[in-house]
Amino acid sequence: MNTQSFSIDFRSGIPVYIQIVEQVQALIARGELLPGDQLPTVRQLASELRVNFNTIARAYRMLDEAGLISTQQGRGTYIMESLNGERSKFLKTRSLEDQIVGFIESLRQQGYQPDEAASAINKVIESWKLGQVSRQFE
Amino acid sequence: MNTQSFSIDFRSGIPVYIQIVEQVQALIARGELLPGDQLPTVRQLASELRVNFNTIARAYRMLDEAGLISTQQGRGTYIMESLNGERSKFLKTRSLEDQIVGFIESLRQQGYQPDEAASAINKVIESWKLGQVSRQFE
Amino acid sequence: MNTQSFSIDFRSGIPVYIQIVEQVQALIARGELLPGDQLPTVRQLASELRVNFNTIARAYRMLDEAGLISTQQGRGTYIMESLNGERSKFLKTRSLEDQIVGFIESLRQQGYQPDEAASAINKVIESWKLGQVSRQFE
Amino acid sequence: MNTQSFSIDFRSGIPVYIQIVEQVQALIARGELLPGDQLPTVRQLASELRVNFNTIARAYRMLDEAGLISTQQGRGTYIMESLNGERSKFLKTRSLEDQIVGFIESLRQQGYQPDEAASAINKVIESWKLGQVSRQFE
DNA sequence: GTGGTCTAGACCACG
DNA sequence: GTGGTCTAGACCACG
Repeated sequence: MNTQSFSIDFRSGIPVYIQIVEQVQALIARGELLPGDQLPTVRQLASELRVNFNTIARAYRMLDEAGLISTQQGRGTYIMESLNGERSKFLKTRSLEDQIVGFIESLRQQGYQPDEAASAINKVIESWKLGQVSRQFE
Repeated sequence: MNTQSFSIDFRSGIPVYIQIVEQVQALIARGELLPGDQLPTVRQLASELRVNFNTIARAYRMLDEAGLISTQQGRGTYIMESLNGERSKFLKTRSLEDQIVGFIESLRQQGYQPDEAASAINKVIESWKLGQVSRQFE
Repeated sequence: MNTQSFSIDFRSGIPVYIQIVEQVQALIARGELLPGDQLPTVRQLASELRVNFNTIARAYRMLDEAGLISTQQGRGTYIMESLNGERSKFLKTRSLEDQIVGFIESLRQQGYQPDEAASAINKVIESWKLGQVSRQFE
Repeated sequence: MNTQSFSIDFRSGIPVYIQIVEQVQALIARGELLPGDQLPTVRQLASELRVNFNTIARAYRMLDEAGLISTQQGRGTYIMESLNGERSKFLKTRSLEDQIVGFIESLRQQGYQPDEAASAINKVIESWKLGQVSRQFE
């Protein structure tokens, strides 16, 4: 994998470790990181991004806890082998549900009503199916 | 206006002042706060919500800077009389649709498929209609 | 809560942050920490235990992610209010299942057979029901 | 002995050398390795398991120090002829029962109830019998 | 006042 | 060589 795939925006206000987590997720989602691939070592990526190694370690730990990568003390860090397997399906579904509950809860908090939310969400998902959500961002 | 219209979730991770800003926006958007209506005073709302005085002050300052409310030294705080053009643009910036597009985009980025997302979201919205999303958190 | 409730064994080889996580869990399980109770602040506990504040922060973050405590930026850290509610039941069940899958997997790894494991486990659970597991440790 | 008797889980978080020590112990305990049997050489096992040479050497050293195996310079490594008294005590130290008592105690400490634990454990053991625990991880 | 992020660097465990 | 833990301390966000 090309280390150039990572880029940190130090002015964004988004914590560096979150930016790294999200970029690894995106690389996996887009198939640029495949099961079994080794990630750059904590210290190597830290030095390339001009960031402290603890910051990278924290990002890798989060990805490990999320079941996306496998950290092997003394050997390195690898993309999970079985990202198609039962277990990873389970983890992905769990994570999806957690995110949705959090998001819906925040809409409820802001005073939106279930029906207006539902219809707005369905519209956006329709665009997604047609490939139009991504277009805005790529 | 009824102070009961506000509810703070201290566990959500969303800063309290942001929650207040968003709720005022939502109340205005839904016509529950009308131009000329007076908001509760900073101290009154702080004590009702059991929140630090500075937190409410910060929320009101943001709403004032955004032109949604008008703070009149010694008289109180009122919803702006003219909520067209500029202001409504701002209101829409943090609108329901924007939040949904951002959320869906992040699901897409993580590699979820429209159909699994849609069905999981619909399940959560069903619970919401039945009053169960909130129950989990209260 | 009494800060004396915590004690760290620096020679045990068990990471300090894990020791703290486990002690908070135990205090909650034994009812010495009740929903709504405030934990000592990160810096306060750090200075009492002669430990770096980052170490405490890491322990608290883990407890927060596990849904046992609620960290409120700028306000402090509290035992979750609704440790009887739906959500916490859900979290506890999830955590139980995760721990069991991990433990059973390790038995399988070591070459034990399902039946010998099952019968040995059932024996220990019987003692537990009779209050005898705890006796060894208290 | 068949080298296939060993299987390493690099994702388990359990150090590889501990996994090997435990598997040799289990094989002896179950009579699949008998006194006098020769173990694979360090280099042979290392290459089969795709593990660092030093890792196997460390595991064998621990087993040797525990008196379970006998390393004979230039001749190979053999299961100890006399596995009574002292040695079997060691074997039992990390025995099935000990691990189970430790695990159940930790569940009790966390406040789980015997019945919920028992039923969750039985579910997982059922999957194990059907070969599904392992599947999730392979 | 309280928690969060990040750094620079020491020392350790595992391979 | 590779990751983990911990420290001491700077600076920031929120209340």
